[in-house]
Amino acid sequence: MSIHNGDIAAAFDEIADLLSIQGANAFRIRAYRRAAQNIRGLPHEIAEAADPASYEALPGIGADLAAKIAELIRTGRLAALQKLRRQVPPGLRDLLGLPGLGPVRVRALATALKIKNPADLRRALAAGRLAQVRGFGPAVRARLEQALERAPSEALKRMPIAQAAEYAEPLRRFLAAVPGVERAEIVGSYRRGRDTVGDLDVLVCAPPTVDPAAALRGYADLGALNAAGRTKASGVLRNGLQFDLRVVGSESFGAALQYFTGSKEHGIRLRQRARARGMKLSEYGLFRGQRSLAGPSEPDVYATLGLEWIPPELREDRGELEAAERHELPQLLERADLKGDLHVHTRATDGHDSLEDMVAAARAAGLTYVAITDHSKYLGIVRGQDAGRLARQCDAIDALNERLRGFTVLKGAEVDILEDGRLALADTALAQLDVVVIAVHSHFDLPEAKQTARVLRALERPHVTVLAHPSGRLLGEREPYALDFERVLSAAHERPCYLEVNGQPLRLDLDDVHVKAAVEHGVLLSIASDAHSVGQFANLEGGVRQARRGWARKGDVLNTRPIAQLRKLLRATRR
DNA sequence: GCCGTTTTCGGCCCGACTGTTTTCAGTCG
Repeated sequence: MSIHNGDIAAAFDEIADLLSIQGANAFRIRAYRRAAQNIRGLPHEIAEAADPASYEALPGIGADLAAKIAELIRTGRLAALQKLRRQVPPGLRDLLGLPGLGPVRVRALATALKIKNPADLRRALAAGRLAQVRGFGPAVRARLEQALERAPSEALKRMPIAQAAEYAEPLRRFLAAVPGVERAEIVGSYRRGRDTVGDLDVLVCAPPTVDPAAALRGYADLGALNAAGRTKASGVLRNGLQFDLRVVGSESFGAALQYFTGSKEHGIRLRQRARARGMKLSEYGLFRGQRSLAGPSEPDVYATLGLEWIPPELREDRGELEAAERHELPQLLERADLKGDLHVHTRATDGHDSLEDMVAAARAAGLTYVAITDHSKYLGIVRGQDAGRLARQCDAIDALNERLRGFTVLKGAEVDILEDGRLALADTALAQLDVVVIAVHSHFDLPEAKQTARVLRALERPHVTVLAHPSGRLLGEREPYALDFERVLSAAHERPCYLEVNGQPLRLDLDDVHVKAAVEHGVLLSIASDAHSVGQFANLEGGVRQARRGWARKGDVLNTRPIAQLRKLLRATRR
């Protein structure tokens, strides 16, 4: 079994949790957490590095953690972690996630009442035994009772960003329209363009005479307003989405925008930087002593710290501060850069709209070409096309192209990768196409070696141009299948072929980390809507956001090329 | 446990709120 970055990060996170329950030095714990976070964001697999000595060059990894990484990769286990697991009952870690329970209170429960897991806690609460423990007043007990009643999965569930947007934008508009409010922005992971959001962070700019939180009571979609001061409130929308509201004056708006956009790690790095320069950064501004150096404008906050303004999508502490310091931030891809879309369905298979309507919608979306990629015939795919129907669709496309001016329809298919790595359509059928998108739609649970061999074998086929939704994940529904992405990336680079960033709200696949890996390997990306109806070209925006989070520039993306250049790049994949 | 525009030792981000307290620890974002 090979060790992935996620495994290493998970091990370090677990060590951090267990150490915190033991009451270890807080900075030591933080070192483990930072290391885990950094490792998760790496665009390459640590285990693939030739030389274990290189681990120490990674940010936040010193001699000790480098040795632990080496041990984990070599043996698949970590003695230090196993020792901790023997010392700390496993259920205690589950308690850490409950509201109001940090390491100190968890430790108090374990020592005072011998509580070892959530079930113990539930019994102790019911028996009224918690009241005798210091730090567990009536309010804390009530919150715990509530939390234990709720299904834990529900409380932790994150919402896909496209879905969150349907609630975020009306909320933002409502607040922006409150008399006296100067600006309202959705910040947090939403502004950073993460694939999912846990809650909405809303920042409002208003003078002290205005009380936006009070105005929120009149918001139709409000479920409940909890803590509601003038400058800080939190609540929940009717659909269950949590939100936090902060209100600041215009003198602080830029600093607050920075602060509440996060990420946490990015913010910490920024405040460290301020401190090292004798300044102090908070949501109220950047100060030297009492003197304010920056505050109203977010770019000024960065500039005063010697940094270029960093686009929110990059603010994950994955090297953006260093790049900003050297003026080497990438010029990120923008939606307007996209000239076409290479993954689109019609009602010939599982789409809702006709070829003509999809083409018209693509034009309306500002594109100049589109590839029609209906499904190949295969088990489980409704009305998939065989070679005969595909040939007739190609004729229809030829005829349509005759009538079109300034727009090109490319002939394509989304072809299933069978369990053994063969494709669901014969090479002869694929030879007539401009774009061959291949994808896994079945047998998601193969072991990693088999799944990887399957995809690699499919990539060997002569007419393949794009590997679609390479991880197969569906947010909140299906985990990525086990795949050695590093090897797929190398194969794609060598072949060459292109990797898709699927913009469907539940896919967003590749994810940000894999996009960055592809960019660094020089593998071009295809930002695709995977539209199944005329409205779904809007998915392209999600794909662009995801690609930006992976540091993609215009030049890193296949479908920013004008049609003539695109055709050249497509031909380069043929064998 | 990491790391150096103050440092190879001694620091390590910031502020608010909550609840439980008699002045603040713990949690949260």
